[in-house]
Parts: sequence; C-alpha cells; structure tokens
Amino acid sequence: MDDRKQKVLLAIVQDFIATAEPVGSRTIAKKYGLGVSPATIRNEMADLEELGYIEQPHTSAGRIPSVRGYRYYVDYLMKKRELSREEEELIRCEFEIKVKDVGKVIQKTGQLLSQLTCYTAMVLTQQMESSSFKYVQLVPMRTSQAMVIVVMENGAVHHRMIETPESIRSSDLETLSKVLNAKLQGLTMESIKLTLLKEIYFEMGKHKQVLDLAMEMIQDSLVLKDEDKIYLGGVFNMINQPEFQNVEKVKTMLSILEQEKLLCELLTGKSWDKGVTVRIGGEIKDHDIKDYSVVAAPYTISGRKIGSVGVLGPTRMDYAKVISVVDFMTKNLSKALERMILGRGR
Amino acid sequence: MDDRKQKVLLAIVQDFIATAEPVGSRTIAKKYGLGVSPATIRNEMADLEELGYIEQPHTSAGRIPSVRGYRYYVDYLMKKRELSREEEELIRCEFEIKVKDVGKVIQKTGQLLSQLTCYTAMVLTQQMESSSFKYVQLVPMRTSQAMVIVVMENGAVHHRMIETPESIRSSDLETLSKVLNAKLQGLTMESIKLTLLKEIYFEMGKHKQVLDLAMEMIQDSLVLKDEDKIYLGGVFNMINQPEFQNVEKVKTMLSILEQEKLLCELLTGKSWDKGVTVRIGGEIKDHDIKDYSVVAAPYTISGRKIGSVGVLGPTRMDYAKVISVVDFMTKNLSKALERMILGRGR
DNA sequence: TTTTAGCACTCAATACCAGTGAGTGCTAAC
DNA sequence: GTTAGCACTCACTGGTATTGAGTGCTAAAA
Repeated sequence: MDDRKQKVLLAIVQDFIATAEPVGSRTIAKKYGLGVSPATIRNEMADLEELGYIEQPHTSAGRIPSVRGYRYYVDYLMKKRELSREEEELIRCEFEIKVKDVGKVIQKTGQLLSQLTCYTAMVLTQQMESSSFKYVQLVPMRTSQAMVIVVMENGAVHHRMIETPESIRSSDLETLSKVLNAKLQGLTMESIKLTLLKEIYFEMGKHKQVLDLAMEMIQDSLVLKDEDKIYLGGVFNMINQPEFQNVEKVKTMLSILEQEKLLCELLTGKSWDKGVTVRIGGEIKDHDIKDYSVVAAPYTISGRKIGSVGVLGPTRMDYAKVISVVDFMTKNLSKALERMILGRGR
Repeated sequence: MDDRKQKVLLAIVQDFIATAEPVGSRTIAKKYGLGVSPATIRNEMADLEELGYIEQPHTSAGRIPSVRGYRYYVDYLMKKRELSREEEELIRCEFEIKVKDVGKVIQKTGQLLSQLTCYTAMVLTQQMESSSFKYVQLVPMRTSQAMVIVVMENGAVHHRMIETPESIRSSDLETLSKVLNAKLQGLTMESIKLTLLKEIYFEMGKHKQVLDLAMEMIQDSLVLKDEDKIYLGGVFNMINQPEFQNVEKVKTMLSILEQEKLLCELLTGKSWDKGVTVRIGGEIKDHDIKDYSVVAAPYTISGRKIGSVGVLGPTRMDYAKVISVVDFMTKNLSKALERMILGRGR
C-alpha cells in the first residue's frame, strides 16, 4: 500500500465520516488536493477495492470504507484529536461539582459522553468480584423487626429487614452482632465451616430464630453478586445521524440497545486492559451490529477495574473524537470515584 | 348522545384501536351489525364529528376518534377486560420467584408490563419523604479508613468511607458510635441543635476529626433525598406499532422518553390516589405528547405510596387491556415489595 | 510506465401522470 | 327516519421518462 493509496483511503474515510455519502473520485480530487486527476484516483480506488479497504454500494455510486478500511484508518492513518479547551473544561466541571452519589455520577457520565459525541453512551458498572465478610450489625427497628447490615471487605454494604420474636431485646441483638463479628471476621463463603456454625449456635442457641435469619443474610451477601448494571444515554441524540433515515435501521438499533447481555459483552472484551478499545462493525460476531462500532474503556478505583464506559455509534463514527473523549472521560471518572469512595478530598 | 351514536362511536374506537386505519361507514355496517345501512351510519358519524368525538384526517378517508372520543370511550363505553389466566399466572410467578433485590423487581415489572401490553413501560421509584435518624455505626476497615453506616427510621441505609487518623482504635470507633446513637436517636434535621452538638463534642473532643466526618455523613443522610429514578422498558416493543412507520414519529417518541422530568410528571399527577389513572393525548399540556396516552397507577408499601408504574403508548392504545394489566401489576408489585422490605414471608 | 482526457454505460433518485378505490356528502325516493 | 344512488375528493399505486453522479475502459499524452 503506497503513500498515495493511503492518502486516498484517508480521504475516503474522512469524507464519508463527515458526509455519510459515498465519495467519488471527483470529490477527492477537488477537496483533498492530491494533485492528480479524478481518473488517476479512480485507478487507485479500483486497487483499494481489490485490496478490500473500500466497497461500492452500487455501480453508479462512489466508494465507502469497508470494515477493513475503517480498521486501517483507526490503526494507522487517523491522527489523534485533542479535546478542545471547552470540552475538557466541561468534563472536569461536571466531575468536580457533583459528588456524593455514585449512581448520579455514572448517569451524568453517560449524558455527557453522548452529548459530546452525538452517539449513544453506555456505562457499565461491573459486578464486584466476590469479597469476604467484614462486619455485621443487627439494628433493632420496631418491635419484632430488626435490620441486618452486612459490610464486605471491599466496602460493599448490604442490608435487609428481618422479623424478630417480641421477646428479643436490643442488648441481645448487640450481643449477637458481637459474637458473629468475632467468629466470622474475614471469612469467605467456602470457609464458613459446619463446625464453626455449630460453635456459634451452641453459644447463642436461645436466639436461634434471629441467628438463622442473620446467617442467611450473610451467606446471601457472600454468594450473590450484584449483577452488572448498564446505563444508556443519548439514544435520541444518535437518531439524528443520517443513517437513521429509515425506520428499519432505528429498529435494529433499538433492539441492540435492549439486549443488555450483548452490550455488556461489547463493553468487556478480552483486550480489556489496553485502555481504549475500538471494535468496528463486522469484527463482532453478532450480525445485528455489523453497521455499528463501539469505543470502550474501563474505569478503575485505585487500579482495580470496576466498570467501563463506551460509545455506540454507526461504523461511520468520528473515531478520532470519540476515542479522545472516552479516554479523557474514563480518567476523570476514575479520579472522581476514587475521591468519593475512598473518601479522599472533601 | 343517543344509544345508537354511542354504538357507532364504540365501533369506531374499537376498530381504530384494532387496525390503526381510519374507519368508514361501510366497515361499521358490516363488522358491527347495527342493522342499519352505511348511509345511516354516515349521518350519525357527521353528528359525532360535529359533537367533537371523531375527526377526519382528510375528506376521502374514514373517521378516527378525537381525544374527546377516546375520553368518552374510556369513561363510559369501555367494558373492563379481565386478564387471561395465563397472563395472571405469568405476573404472579414473576413476583413469587424473584425476591431479594428491589431494583431487580422494579426492572422485571417494567419488562413484563411492556411485554404484556406491547407499549413502553415506565416504573418510577419515588423519593422517600425525608426520615429521621435511627442508628449510626462506625466500622473500621483498613488502617486509616473506616465506614460510616447510617440507618434511617424508614429503613433506608446510607454508607460512606471516611479517612481516620492512624491513632484511632477500633474501640474508639465503637465508643463514638455508642455516644452518637445515644444522643441522636430519632432526631430530624431540624432538631439537631447547636447545644446538642456541643455536648457531643465536649464528650468526644479528642476524636474531633472522625466525629466531624461522621456528623457530616449523618447530616447528608437527613438532608439529601434520593432522587426519583425511572426505569423504562420495551421501547423496542412499541416501535412495531404501525404509528411508527415514519422516522419523525420515532424521534418525538424517543425525545419524550429522554425527558425524565416530563415522564415523572406524567406518572404522578394530582388524581394520584384513585388507583389507575388514564391521560389521553392532548389532555396533557406538553404538545410533544399529543399523540400519546399514559395509563399509570401508584404502588404502595403498607398503604404508603412509594412509586408508580405506567404505560406509555399511542393514543390508539388498547385501554381496556392496559388498564387491567397496570391495575393487577401494581397490586402484585406492592405485595411483593411488602414481603421483601418488611421481611414477611421467607 | 504513469497519468489524463474522453466516452459510453449504469443505476438510484426524482418527477410526472393516469388509474384505482375507499370513502364522503347530498339528494331524492322509500 | 332510513336508504339507494350518484357525483366528488383525494391518498395511493405503478409505470415511464429524465436526470445526474459516478464508474470502467481505451487511447493519447507525458
């Protein structure tokens, strides 16, 4: 692939990204001064088509990039685009002001992402890997109701109401909490042994009923993983893209967006830790998404990946811009979350 | 409005709901045996149009119901549709099996609702009215990190990590928790007085730093309300309705669905406590939704409204069915939530 | 050997036009 | 009050012609 071919390919990709129209030889000759005539460009285009980088929707139309063409563009031709000052500022502000509620930040991230890119944003909050038990507390609420609160090593907190016999007193609950804490500290599910249970039940036999409920709660906390949750933003934004002129396209797009499982997979591929990942159309098996690309990157808390954000758009998306936005965004999101969850700053 | 006019109106509404095509006099005469000729029906239709119950898209087309026509239908003509056995069973099963996670149940409710109706489901989880302080616990996590857990009277649990000086010991945290609990029990925001604060600080002065953070957390819990959250399900379902042939319609629909504020309003009108509420197209101010209707109803925990579910569809929606589904659904959802949160059953 | 001009060809998109049919309103007869 | 008959409206359909952007190929120019 010689230099001029690259230039022609670059021109085709750029123009198609900008206009969504198949691009012909004349356009390239005029707009992207390569100093040669349309005829020459046509020859190059014929070669590029043979090589599989571009294709022709129909005989009398210009060329559009193929999946392979986009890939070549993203890997070799594309020049990185820095964010504008305003854009950077916008993102920074958003993360500096809003704090406190994790869900809120996630949601805002999605909105911003979609707003900046004009595509659909996805934010995935990954399931925490299962963690070990840290602490339990039984809190009396009303007569015959108490709350079990379980804290895990990784900082997750689970809670549940339970029914208690009327006979039980606050101090009993307090004692129960103490015993459970003393015995169970740091255990994972596997290590809660029968013998250990017997030991506890022996000591606390008379409150068996409450104990049962509390133990059940603890076990659930150890076993049940919070499912991945996915936040979508800016579907409406994207629909203004010219590819969505006909309703069928919109339908397949929406059907993709409702397949949460698929979206999760898109956001969590193997090449997971390289920072920003780009997946282009047909590179993904599911043929519903052959016309879409995903740009995704993980976000972290003190180095541990805990989720990822991504942008879903037509294959004709503005990769340069999206990549830099996603990159900048995940970095800021990570920082913001660290500040929030680890309690640093404010 | 005499009896026959009612019958004609009923026929028009029913047929239009079923077919989405303007309905003409001949169709009515044939399909809905009123025992009169098309010409007679035409006369009645002219009257109905004059009265504002139906309208004509263009001269050579049949009639379609106006907002007023739908309203009359819903209020007077519609016969209640009972759910089929299978449908009831489907709903019941869903709520019996899945328990544990509130978010999960909400989500499932939405999916089911949309699946049964073929429209878009909305589930709103209302903000809890602010509650009073019940209990606080400081849990040591790692060196120089602790977790503050705050339990509210109404059962809400908030938590946050804080930084602690290295010097502080577990037992100190325990003591702090005890003191705070003793002093603050049952207080609302307003009643945390300066004097009281002084009292606490006097007793626990040497741990001022931790105390500050803990108090901040408690105050936040008292003040910050969880914002309303809204879950949407089955957008894709709805798009198969014939009204969404042209892209513009889809766009306005999506734009409606992204205005969370608007949706919240739709779900929480004044006529809020009458059970199922029906709002038809133009009855709502916002002119984006003149072509849509909403059927909504609140769900409760032990009589207190804590959210609502609704169905958004074209004005041509199958009101009879949607109303019974929403009704049945909210009742079951309420029961399921009560079981979960109040800890009754399992 | 590479580039370019010229030309015939393809084919989607657009516009135009006549025909069709569902539906109406009106009038006059039942 | 009801109905048959009739003229009229108008969206929709399908066929035809026109347009124009773009191509591939060939032969001449560089």
